[in-house]
Amino acid sequence: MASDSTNKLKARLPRGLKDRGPAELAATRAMLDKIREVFERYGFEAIETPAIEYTEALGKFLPDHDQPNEGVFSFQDDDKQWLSLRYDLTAPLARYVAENFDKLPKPYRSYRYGWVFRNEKPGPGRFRQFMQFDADTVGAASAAADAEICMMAADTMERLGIPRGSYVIKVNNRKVLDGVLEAIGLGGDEQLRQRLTVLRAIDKLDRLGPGGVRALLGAGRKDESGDFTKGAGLAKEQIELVIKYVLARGHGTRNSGGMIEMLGKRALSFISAIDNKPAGGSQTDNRQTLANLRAEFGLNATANEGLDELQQIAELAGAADYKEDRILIEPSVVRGLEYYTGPVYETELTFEVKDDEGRPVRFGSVAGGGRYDGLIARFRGEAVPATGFSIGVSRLMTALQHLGKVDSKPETGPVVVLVLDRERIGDYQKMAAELRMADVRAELYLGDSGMKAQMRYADKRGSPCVVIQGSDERAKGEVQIKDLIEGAKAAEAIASNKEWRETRPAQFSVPEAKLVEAVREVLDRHGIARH
RNA sequence: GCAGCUGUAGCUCAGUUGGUUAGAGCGCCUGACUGUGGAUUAGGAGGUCGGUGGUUCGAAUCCACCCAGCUGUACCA
Repeated sequence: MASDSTNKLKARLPRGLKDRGPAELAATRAMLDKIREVFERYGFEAIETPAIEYTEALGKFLPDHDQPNEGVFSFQDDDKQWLSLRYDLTAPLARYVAENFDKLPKPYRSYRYGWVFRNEKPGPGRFRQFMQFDADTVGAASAAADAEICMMAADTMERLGIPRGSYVIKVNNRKVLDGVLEAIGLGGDEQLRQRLTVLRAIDKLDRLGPGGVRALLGAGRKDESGDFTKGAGLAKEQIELVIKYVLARGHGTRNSGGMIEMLGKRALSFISAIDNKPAGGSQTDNRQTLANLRAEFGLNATANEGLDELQQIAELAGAADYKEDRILIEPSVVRGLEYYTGPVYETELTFEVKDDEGRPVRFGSVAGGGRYDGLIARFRGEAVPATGFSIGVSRLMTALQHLGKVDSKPETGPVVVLVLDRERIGDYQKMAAELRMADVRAELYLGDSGMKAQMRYADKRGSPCVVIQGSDERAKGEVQIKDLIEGAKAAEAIASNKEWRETRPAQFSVPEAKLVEAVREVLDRHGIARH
């Protein structure tokens, strides 16, 4: 093949996608195992659905178009039907349940994880392919199902090593939001656009603070880059009522649980700098929050229904001792605008982290979900109550890495059998085979460099030890085993090269027949598991 | 999508008002230290300066467009 350097193919990955190395794979596997453990403890069972669905099953056709939404990776099948890569695991579950409805036990509780795809702008910890881990209860309308999901979310965070107080499950209810919108006179169909704008504004409380939300509810807001976002154009009284709603959380004490209340984001990093202790351990009282909300919006039937559900969730969770430090009613939680019909939940990490350059990193929510009683009805006509939540595995992984909860050191490598005499490669191969038969990960050096390079190779692989047999050992019927982990420790105390070479630290000879036994001893000494 | 900033070796960066064969540290490879990862030491390989076009006698440096990354914002199932 002609190697024309000007025509070389550039090795590159499309934006928003990522390769993952051995350390990250191992960390992900460990994380998935822990999540699975918790979910199964709650009685959820595993299923898996494919990554591709009919676009219509995902419900993502653009209004007034026969093309799917641009945020979704889509293509046409041979028969011209539109297919899409799934962008979450909830819509596929709805399809699965509808398709197998009569076979499944009800309530039906299942979990699943897998890659999902979104064709949108990537950011730190935000990719176009990422992993989610979902659990859902289908066919249970009771608030107990919602409460249990929230409790499980809390357990999962703790199982992953995030201490209580460093995360919080925020709960709200779409019915309450709808009631508030009705109360300010935005109930009608013709005000749909305005309603959405108001909901989006409410959702931004934790980022922009009350001032920013107020601006977005009114004329609009200009951000630091000078970009202007058009607001909802509400009247003053409407705005104040919404702000009242958004800040209705019961303040047992000031600034606990929600530094958010009075702060724009400039203040936020300041507060976290002086008060970096977990913010969730608050006196904020769910009962007080509910009382505040009932006082203001209790006359609205929709809101009241939602408040009843929130109260049940709080009471059920509280009865199991999941208090406000874990499950907190937060009126500003909105979640997606598409399909939630009742309670919504959002898991947030409450600690701050800095990136490599010392800038604070914002993770946003690492898990979320809610009740979607209408989703399965699209397939079946009758409403099927369902509630569930979804963990953003990839984003949570990024967060845990920042928190130092992820083991980022590479796995221990295999034992390497050095090749000193090229004609005797068969003998070396045999040694490697013997080790493998004894459940020891082992490999033959397959390159063609000298001994020094082979040692460096073993070092780089993270090998616990190497097996050496040159002509000297061969003549005596022995092999040398060099313990690289011990050797590295010994190296620190050795300054001269002469000494380094002559002492041959952590190296010993054994008869050929004892090879396996001796290697196993080295592995055991370092606590390295067999395979 | 919109706005701002950034893009020079594998990594972190330097490169003076546009001026010869584009540099450093670390890393990598090879040799020495009489078959051994560290240390020391000698040498070496890596860059059409993100891409394409333009201005100029001359472009890493100036201009335009494109691509990618970061930050904010919008959207987020």
